[in-house]
Amino acid sequence: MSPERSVPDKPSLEGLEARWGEEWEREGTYRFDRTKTRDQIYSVDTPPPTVSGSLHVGHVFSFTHTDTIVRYQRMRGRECFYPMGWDDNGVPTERRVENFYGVRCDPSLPYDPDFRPPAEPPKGNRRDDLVRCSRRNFIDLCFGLTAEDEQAFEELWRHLGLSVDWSLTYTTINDQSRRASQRAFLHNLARGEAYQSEAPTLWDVRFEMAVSQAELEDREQPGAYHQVAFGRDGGDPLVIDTTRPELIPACVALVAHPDDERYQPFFETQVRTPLFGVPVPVKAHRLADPEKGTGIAMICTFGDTTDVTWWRELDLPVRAVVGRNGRLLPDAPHEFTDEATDLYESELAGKTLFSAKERIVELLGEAGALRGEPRKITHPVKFYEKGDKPLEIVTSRQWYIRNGGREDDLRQALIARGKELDWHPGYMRARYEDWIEGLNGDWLISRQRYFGVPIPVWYGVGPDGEVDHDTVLVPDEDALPVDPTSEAPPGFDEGQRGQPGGFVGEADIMDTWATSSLTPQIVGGWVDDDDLFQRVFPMDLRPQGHDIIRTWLFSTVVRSHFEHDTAPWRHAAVSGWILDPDRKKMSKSKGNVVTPMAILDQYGSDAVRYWSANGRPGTDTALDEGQMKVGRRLAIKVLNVSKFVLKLGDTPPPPDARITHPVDRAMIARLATLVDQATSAFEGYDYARALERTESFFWWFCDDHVELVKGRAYGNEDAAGDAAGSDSARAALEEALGVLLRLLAPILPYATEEAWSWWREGSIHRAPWPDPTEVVMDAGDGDPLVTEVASAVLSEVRKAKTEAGVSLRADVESVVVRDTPERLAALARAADDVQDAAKAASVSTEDDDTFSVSVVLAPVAEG
RNA sequence: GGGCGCUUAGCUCAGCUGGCUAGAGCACCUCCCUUACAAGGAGGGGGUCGGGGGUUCGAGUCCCUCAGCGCCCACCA
Repeated sequence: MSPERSVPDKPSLEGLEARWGEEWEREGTYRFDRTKTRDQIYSVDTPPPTVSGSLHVGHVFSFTHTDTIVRYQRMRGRECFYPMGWDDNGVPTERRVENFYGVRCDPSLPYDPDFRPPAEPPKGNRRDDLVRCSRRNFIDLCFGLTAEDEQAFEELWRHLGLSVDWSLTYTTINDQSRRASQRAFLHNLARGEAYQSEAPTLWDVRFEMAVSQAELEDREQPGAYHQVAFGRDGGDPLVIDTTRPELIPACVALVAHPDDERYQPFFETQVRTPLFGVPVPVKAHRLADPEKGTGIAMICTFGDTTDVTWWRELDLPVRAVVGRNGRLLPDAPHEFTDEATDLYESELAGKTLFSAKERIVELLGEAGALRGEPRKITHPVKFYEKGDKPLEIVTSRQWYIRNGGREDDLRQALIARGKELDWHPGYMRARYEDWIEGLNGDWLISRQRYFGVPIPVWYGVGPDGEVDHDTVLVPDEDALPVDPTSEAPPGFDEGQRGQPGGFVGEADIMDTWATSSLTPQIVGGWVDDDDLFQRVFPMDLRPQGHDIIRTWLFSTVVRSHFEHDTAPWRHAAVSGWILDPDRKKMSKSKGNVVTPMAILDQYGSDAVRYWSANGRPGTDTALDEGQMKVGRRLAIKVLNVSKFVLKLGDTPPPPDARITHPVDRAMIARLATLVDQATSAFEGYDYARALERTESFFWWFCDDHVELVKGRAYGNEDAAGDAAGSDSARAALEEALGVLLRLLAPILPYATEEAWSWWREGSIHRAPWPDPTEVVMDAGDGDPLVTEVASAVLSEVRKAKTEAGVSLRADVESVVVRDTPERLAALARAADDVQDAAKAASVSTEDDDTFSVSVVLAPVAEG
């Protein structure tokens, strides 16, 4: 303890963020000490926010939760490995660059060292208006823009007071990430966990790329049922119901349920598709629902995932008409007659699916194949979560990583990994298990995009000049990261690219989750710093939102299971969402997004953190500026009560001052209980409960305890204010203040650090967390009943004064307390303090079963 | 259709393993410039703890059931 005290006359929250932010940086308060051993370290697999715009209040909310946990662990003496990452890799960045600069990547263009994006992005959102540039130019723009964004993000996080070690920052596109990502992929490939396959896949026609199951979302879309007749030689037509008449040229069969008596006579007979006259069989399959539409459906290649199942299980041919750009293919399927081909190519080829549908409905009408009017409906349609056009299904060669979607053994093993984690809150594990149970395929990781980690393989080119995808060429691990589109594989040179007997590079990049599923490895030094990796992995904590359990959390477990045969962390803390005050999910399109810097400036970081920490783990929470006001009031109170306690008397209480007075000892006993509760709450990752307990004690401490002992602490003559009584009061106040500041430090890092700095050496954030046994040793045998009854009496006196409309300072002639003998005995031990705090001339007691207090105010002196 | 969560004061929410007249903050009303704090402080009104049933000496708290809300997943001809 420093004898020097500098307590300001008028404490203020203004400017604390800037001042302490600089001080913490200068002192390296949050710098990770890598000489510590694994058991001394607490490591965090921080979620890297997507750098494609701005952080929102939801980020502030959840990152604050993690920060409170980390700060607690640090005060418990753990060395915290708390890095920050930026997820700049992937589609969101590409789309932001396209919009920001008005450019798009055209991989066929050569690199132009003098390329400049247009001064003004083109108006509107037509992709054809975007200026085309080479892949390398495009990637340069991605790097440039993300670097700017990342700087702004860091400023916000520093202002919020995240206790991150900023020297540990990574990005998901940097060399370290690309090396880790490619290395892990190569290991997966070598062990047979990664494989390529040519198959129908979900396809986004806007981005022209494949997407995985984890990236899907349903959106309600308008549509219409059309009843369409399929002609039958020598009989009545069969009528199907479809929402996608534009796929009739892709029809390969009709299907009904095997038990459906209406259609049983037609199974394995042929019908003809309307307009095109292609003969297709009628099939039976259990997935056909007799209740839907007319009970018989057309199977197209491919309208939806059920089509894919039918196509596979019924062994049907492919008759594709949808191109990768979302337009109908220029050429009609081979099986079409000349007449059908003419019709297709003159009326439909090249049309978007939307206009093809309009035209084909007209044609069906003219041909008399349409029964009745289309019936409008709205129905859920699958979208890529970041896309704006419905997904189509096209056949393509893609890379996959096994994830249990096809193998029960692996599925069970991954569920078991989930059970190794402590989930906060516990019920979040169900979402993880549900997701795994519902997987219907392996993880599709290849993306036909540019700004991401390349899939690090090449393929051999045969003597005939044909690419042989079965001949997979891989790089040496120490050559990573590689770009197969600009570097040659081992044993080849660039001149052999695309040549017979040479090679071609894989042009696809990996799904962004294929890289971010390796964040523990990336930041932990897996590729080039094994010493660090051994100290931090498996990590202690993965904090994240519940919306990405199926993506980020799950994929990280998959990679760690394969690579390290372990769960990647011990704890998973799952945060809720921020809702706007109407309890709608916040979103930019609704215009209800509040910018974080504005509220941090308005209320102060501690206040916003207070609001965040009030959100229970995993619970969706409404944005509530009222709570920020409360937080601000709490932070100001922390400063004021600290000032009061530290400025009592001209000199600090003597170091050997004993806490002797029953009121002080009672307070300390309650404090010990509080420390116990706050500690076990934090141990259970329940920062909100820790805060609630501490806050509640804190206000009682300020409102009741301080008022009770104030007179004695001042050394007032009429308050039995001998030196020992005063020393006891002041020593207890200082002890409690020191404990309370530390209990609040994880939530309110600025106000507590400020107050701590007035009388203590070093940062509060490196000070030891209060130890309940230590507090008990000081005065833990105090009787809480003493202060409980005293508080109750004081409260009654205040009530009497308030109701009489007089000042709380007003003199009281007499106070009569009626209560049980036990409670009156406790009160007697606090009599001097109660009398002084009440400004009462006398306090007397009477035995009674129920507690009551009579207050007689002194006559008000005139003047 | 399956899973999970929620339903406590006008609003936002605490009430952990069942235990004294159900709490906090905001909002509302009243009073008080008191030497820590007026961008304060002290008090007050306001709740059949979603409905019903059960276990128990005792249920907001445990069990069953119904209803509503939300999220996740499946289906989506």
